Amino acid sequence: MALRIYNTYTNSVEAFKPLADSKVKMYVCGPTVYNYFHIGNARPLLMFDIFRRYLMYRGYDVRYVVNITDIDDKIIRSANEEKTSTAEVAAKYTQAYFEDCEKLGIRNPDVSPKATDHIDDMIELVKKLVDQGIAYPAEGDVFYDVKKLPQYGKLSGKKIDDLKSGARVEVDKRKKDPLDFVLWKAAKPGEPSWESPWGKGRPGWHLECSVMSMKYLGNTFDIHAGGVDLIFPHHENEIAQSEGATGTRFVNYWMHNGFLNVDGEKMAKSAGNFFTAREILEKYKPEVIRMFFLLKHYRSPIDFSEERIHESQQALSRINSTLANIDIALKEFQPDAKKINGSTIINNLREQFLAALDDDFNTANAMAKIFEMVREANIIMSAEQIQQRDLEALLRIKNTILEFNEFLGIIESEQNKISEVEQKVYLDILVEVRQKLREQKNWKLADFIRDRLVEKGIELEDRKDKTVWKKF
RNA sequence: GGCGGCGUAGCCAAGUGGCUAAGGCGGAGGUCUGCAAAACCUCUAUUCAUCGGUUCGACUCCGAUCGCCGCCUCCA
Repeated sequence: MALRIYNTYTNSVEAFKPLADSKVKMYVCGPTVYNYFHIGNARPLLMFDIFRRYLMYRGYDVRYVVNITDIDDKIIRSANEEKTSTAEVAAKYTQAYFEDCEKLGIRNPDVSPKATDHIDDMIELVKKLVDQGIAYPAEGDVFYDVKKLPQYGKLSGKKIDDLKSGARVEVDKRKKDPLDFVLWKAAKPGEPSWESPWGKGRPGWHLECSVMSMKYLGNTFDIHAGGVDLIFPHHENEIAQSEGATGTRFVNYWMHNGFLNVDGEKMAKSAGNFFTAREILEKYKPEVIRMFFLLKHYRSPIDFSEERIHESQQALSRINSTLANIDIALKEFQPDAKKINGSTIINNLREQFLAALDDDFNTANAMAKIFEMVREANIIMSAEQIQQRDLEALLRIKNTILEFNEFLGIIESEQNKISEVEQKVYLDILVEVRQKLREQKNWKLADFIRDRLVEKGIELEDRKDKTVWKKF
């Protein structure tokens, strides 16, 4: 069984073969820090982080880079609106980006390079392109000469002539071809700028990703990912810049996630139909949001609504309550962990789960296998008598789910659920007292304890032979 | 106009040239219970937008039609 992924470059699912046997070099287009990122922006950050962690789980040594674009038109506009400097805007939202990622359970990349820290490298690349005659300066700007690269348009499947006829933008007269794009922009009054061989200016949008990805991952690396909207022109132009300069293949596998829509329309800051990740996190746990994304294949569009989020929450609590019930069942009987092999059915589900992820990271399919394990566990627990081998199966199911959770991140850790060991002790005493009250048929007081605990997030369940509590 | 994708039960959503078309939410029954809540179990698509074609056989392949979405401009 080997990992296969859909490669936008070839428009097909391909066997994944990294350049170096067990090493994977991966780059994801990160945020432009001019605002809080919205829940749609969170999708690639979240899903590709999980993908990276899956690769690590599978034994790959992954070097993972996510850039931070901290200079561009939108940041300048934001700075003007907030009457502050671009540096301050960038600093504020860079911090917010890291905070929001942490809350969402997204692990830090190995490198988070900032565009403004790499201006010299960018100028070097532009120089190289100019020297090779692939780029040409014009009045302080520098343009990329698209005609010089025969493979231009390969990634997006576009032909230069088609693009021209569909162009909706007024063409800059200085361009040799309407598709030529700007590598270096001449400074305008009041805008931040850097010295360059072409005068003061700042980098064009696509430049930083070419420069920083190659700097940290090499001229050719394995995976480059981002939203589908980046295919053209951003990624197309990155290829042009990089391959133009190095003469070698830039990226082997291009992965693109689908959009998050609202009422069938793309969620976008410009459309105003967005919710920031922060807002959503105030209402829902990060695990719920992760679940929401995992229940769909990363390349499909998702329609966002509170109803969908709520469904994900319900689905997740099915897993959680089964895990909690397994814990309760195991608390009384300790199976010998060394002897656990699991039944064939559990082992099959385990294999199917991994096979699903190996099939172009089909998390929707994989999650179904988790639910099948959950049902297996529930069937075992609903039996009148639980045998030793059943307990072993339960432990096996629990361990398998927790093992996968290493990269899924949908199950809260025990530490989060129960912060203080002592609390457990007091809770047990309360439950014991309530049991005595129930034996005396003092329902009023017994219910009072139950209600008060619910207010504190503790749920009691009166079972046949005992009362159990759960934190929710 | 060019390019790409999608249309599967009430809703969300996987999947496959022939085997029971996963799973989740919701709903309906049932179990448990002092009551409750929760939880669990069972059931919930003779059918995969429509119409043709290829095939022994298609929801899956091909063609057409209808509908939806994205990119072609900043955009995850």
